[in-house]
Amino acid sequence: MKKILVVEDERPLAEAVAFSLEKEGYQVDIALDGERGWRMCQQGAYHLVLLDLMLPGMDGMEVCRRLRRESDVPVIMLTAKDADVDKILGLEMGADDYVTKPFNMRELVARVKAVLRRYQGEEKGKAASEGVIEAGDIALDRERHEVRVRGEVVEMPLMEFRLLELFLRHPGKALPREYLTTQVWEGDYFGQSKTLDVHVRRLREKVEEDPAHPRHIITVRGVGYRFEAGGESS
Amino acid sequence: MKKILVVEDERPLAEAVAFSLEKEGYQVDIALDGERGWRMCQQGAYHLVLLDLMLPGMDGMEVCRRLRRESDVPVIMLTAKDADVDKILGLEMGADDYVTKPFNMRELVARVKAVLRRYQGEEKGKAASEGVIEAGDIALDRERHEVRVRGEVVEMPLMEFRLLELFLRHPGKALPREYLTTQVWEGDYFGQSKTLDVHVRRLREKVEEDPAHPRHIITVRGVGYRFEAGGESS
DNA sequence: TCGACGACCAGTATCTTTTTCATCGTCGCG
DNA sequence: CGCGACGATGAAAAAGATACTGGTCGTCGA
Repeated sequence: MKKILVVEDERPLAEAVAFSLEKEGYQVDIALDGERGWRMCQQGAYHLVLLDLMLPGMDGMEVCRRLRRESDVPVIMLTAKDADVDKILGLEMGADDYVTKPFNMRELVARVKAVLRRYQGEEKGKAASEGVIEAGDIALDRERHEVRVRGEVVEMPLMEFRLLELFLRHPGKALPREYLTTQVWEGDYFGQSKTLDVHVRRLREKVEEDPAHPRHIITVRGVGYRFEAGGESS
Repeated sequence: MKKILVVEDERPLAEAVAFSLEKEGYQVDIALDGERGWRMCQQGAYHLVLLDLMLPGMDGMEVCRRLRRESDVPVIMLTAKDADVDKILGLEMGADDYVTKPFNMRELVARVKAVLRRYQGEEKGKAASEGVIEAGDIALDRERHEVRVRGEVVEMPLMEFRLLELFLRHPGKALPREYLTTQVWEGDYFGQSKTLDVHVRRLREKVEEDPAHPRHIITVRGVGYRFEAGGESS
C-alpha cells in the first residue's frame, strides 16, 4: 500500500485529488500549506509527494528543494499553465514529473502510477545503506562524515566533502558551476568564480587516480562539471 | 472494438450520431436522459462517453462530474453555442473535449478518434522520454550535456550544442537565421551575421558524415537552415 | 601565543571557444 | 552566360574558461 502526500492549499482540489487517488488504492494525506507539507514529509514515510507550486507559507519550490536534500521521495509538481518546465524537472527543483493545472484526474493518476512504477526500479540499495552514497570506487558516508576511495579512508575538508556529496547525488549529470556554488555555499554566496576551481582541483587530487586526467570529475566546458561513477570519459 | 455511450435527449440526433460512429466501427449505446446515462456509465464499460450538456433529469454537467469521480472514461461534451469552455475542460468538469451544436458528423467522429488516440498514448507518459533528444543517428543528452553521433561521443562546445539542440527540437522545419541567432545567443546579440555560418560549419564537421554534402543540416537559401533526421535531402 | 590548516582570492599559464576577416564557390536570375 | 547575392571555407585574432600556484586571513587546538 503506497502512501501519498498531497500538498495543496485549495482544499476542494486537494480533496478531489485525494479521492481519486484513494480510489486507486493509495493512502493519501493532505497538507494545506507548505510548512505543514514539509513537516509531514519529514515524519510520514511517503512514497510520493504531489506538490502545488504556489503555496501559502513555504512555496512548493522551496519544499521541493528541501525534500531533495534530505530524501529521494519522488515528487510530482502541480504547476500553473506555462511554468518553466526545465526548472521544475531540472536541477533547480528536481521534480520527477509535473502536471499543469487545470488537469484532469485521469491524467494525474496516470502520472502518479508512471512515476511510482519508474521509481520502483531505481530503488536499489539506498534504503539498506543508510546515508552512504557509493559510486564506483568512491564511497561517502554522511553519518561518519567520512570518505573512502578504493577502500582507503581519505581526509576531506568540509567544502570538498559537500562538493563530493553533490557530485555523488547526481552521477552522470552535468552540474552547472552556478548550481554547485549555490549548493555548497548555501545560496547567498558571491565569491569569485575561481574558488570553485580550486576546490574541484583539490577534490580531484584526493579522488582521482591520475588528477591530471580525471576519470570521475569531468569538466564540461562552458557549463560546469560532471561526475562519472564508472570511469568512462575521453 | 471500442464501446461508446451517447447521452442525448433528442432522439433523432442521438441516432444520427450513433449511426455515424457505428459506420466507423464503434459499438454505440444511447441514453435519452441523464439518469439513465449515469446508470449505464456505471454498468457498461465504455471507452468513451458523448455527453449532452443540457439534459432532462440530471444534466450533463452533473453526470460528467460524477463520472469523473468514479472512472477514467474520456468524455466529450456536446454543448449549445459557446458555453464556458474553460469550465467544461477544466477541473470543474474535466471533460476531454467538446463539440458545439450544431456540429457535423465528420467533425464529431474526428474528435472521438482524437480523444481515444490521445488517451491511449497517455498511458505511457512522456516522462520516460525526458532529457535525450534523438534524431536518426544523432542523440543529444541534455542532462549529461553530451552528444553522440552514430554511437560515438562527440565533444561539442556550448554554442554548437545549443544550436544542435535547436535543430533537434524542430526537425524538418526551415529555421530562419535570425531565429537561430536570437535563440542561441539569448536575444540580445549584435555580432556579425557570418558568425552563424561558422558555427553551422563546425557543427556539420562533427555531425555530418560528409560535411561537404550535408544530409542533416540543409541550407535553405535566403532563409536559414533545416535539420533532417533521416538523411534525405538534395 | 604559535602553528597548522582550511577557506578564499588573485595572478598567470594554458588551452578552447568564439568571433572576425578575407576569399572562394555556387545558386538563381535576368 | 555573366552578375550579384548569399553561403562555405580557412585562417587567425580576440575572448573566454579552466588549471594551477602562491599567498592572506581567520580559526582552532596544542
